[in-house]
Amino acid sequence: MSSVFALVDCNNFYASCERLFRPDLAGRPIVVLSNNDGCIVARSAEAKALGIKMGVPVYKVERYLQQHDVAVFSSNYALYADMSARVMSILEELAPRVEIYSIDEAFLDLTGIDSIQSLDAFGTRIRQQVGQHTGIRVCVGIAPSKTLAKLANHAAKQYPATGGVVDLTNPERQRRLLALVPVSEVWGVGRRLRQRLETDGIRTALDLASANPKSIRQQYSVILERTVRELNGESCLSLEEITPVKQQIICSRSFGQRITGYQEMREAICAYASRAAEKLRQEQRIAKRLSIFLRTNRFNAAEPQYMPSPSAELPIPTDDTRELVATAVKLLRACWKDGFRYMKAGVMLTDFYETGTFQPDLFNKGAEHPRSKALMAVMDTINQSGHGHVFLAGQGINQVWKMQRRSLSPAYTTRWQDIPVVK
DNA sequence: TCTGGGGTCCTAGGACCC
DNA sequence: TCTGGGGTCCTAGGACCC
Repeated sequence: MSSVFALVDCNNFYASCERLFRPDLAGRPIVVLSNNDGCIVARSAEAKALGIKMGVPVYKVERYLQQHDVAVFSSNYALYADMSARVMSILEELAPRVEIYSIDEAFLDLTGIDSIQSLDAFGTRIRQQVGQHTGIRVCVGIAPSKTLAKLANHAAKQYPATGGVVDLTNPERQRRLLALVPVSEVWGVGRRLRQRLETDGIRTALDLASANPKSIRQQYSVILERTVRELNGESCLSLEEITPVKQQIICSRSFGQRITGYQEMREAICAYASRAAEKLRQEQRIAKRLSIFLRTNRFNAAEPQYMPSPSAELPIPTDDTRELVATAVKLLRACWKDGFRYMKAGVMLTDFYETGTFQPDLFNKGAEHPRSKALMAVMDTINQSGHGHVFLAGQGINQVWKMQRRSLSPAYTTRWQDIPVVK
């Protein structure tokens, strides 16, 4: 039996989440900003119609946003993550196998379902169920490979006449769509590849699908070869239901304002290392390598630049906040230089082992903190309960470097005092 | 004044080994 | 005149994704 995938993708997800709890914004353009209110990362249909581009820095379009009465929101990740979980749980009820691909997308395995009902009808049912239970609109693309399902979804979004569902299992229909789509819309083709492909005369998705896979592999990469095969309906990417274990954990932020002093930087590094340690414990892993990095503003050519990224191996892999923070601070002390205006910093953990499986060498036994595990568990429990927040003093209390979120909406669905009240 | 954050995979090249 | 070959491991960098 040949495989059938569906890609379900939420429409303008972040902007839609904001509008769910603000019915007064119906018909008004909405944009959502990145962390630190830096650039635009999501737009409602109305905002797109105004020609506002994805990824533009806010300061470049500030006037324009005001002129057109655009509602502007800081990223409210807690809200989006919670709405996402609701959408995904509905998909999991409808399809036997689901791969949650990102916060607003999921692949479904529909293999064999067409013997029970038409794929189109199934897609419509998904839209209807998700819409009814969450208020979020989705589009559905259906095809024999993930890459084609992505393109089908793109078509469902672009052409309203499709009713938000495109079944691309028919090869002739595939060819017709591929001819219409520029090659840059194909999953896996970014800016660089697009440039190279176009100079080679490959402009549409159909041009790429018609290329010889072998020579694409020689001239480009194995990845693009796979894309060519996928575009021809040969499924090379399987559904991955089980989230793969993380290979690295990064915690980094741009600062709300430039940092020039060691003390503030130390606070920030402590905070990021603590957060990274928390994520590591959630993954049930211990890490053997920790790196930090500092960044000045590379966009400002007039400013002196300094971007160190030292890294250290831990004597024994650990998930203990105190050990990770201490290592991060040691690295910071060694690479810190006065006289720069730092814009961003981060902490990265790599080289993971499953908790409890690492074999320490003979000379290191006993190096582990005896009550470490219990203490970390207590910290995590308190911090996840919503009743309080415990942290190491090193990360500071004022945090003048904290990111800006001037237009943050309430945590409607995840904090008791923010629940909307109906009067 | 002002430009996100968090990931993955692949490849090339150097170090090192026999 | 001539300067092996094959393998592994690690890291850095590039490209992509949302």
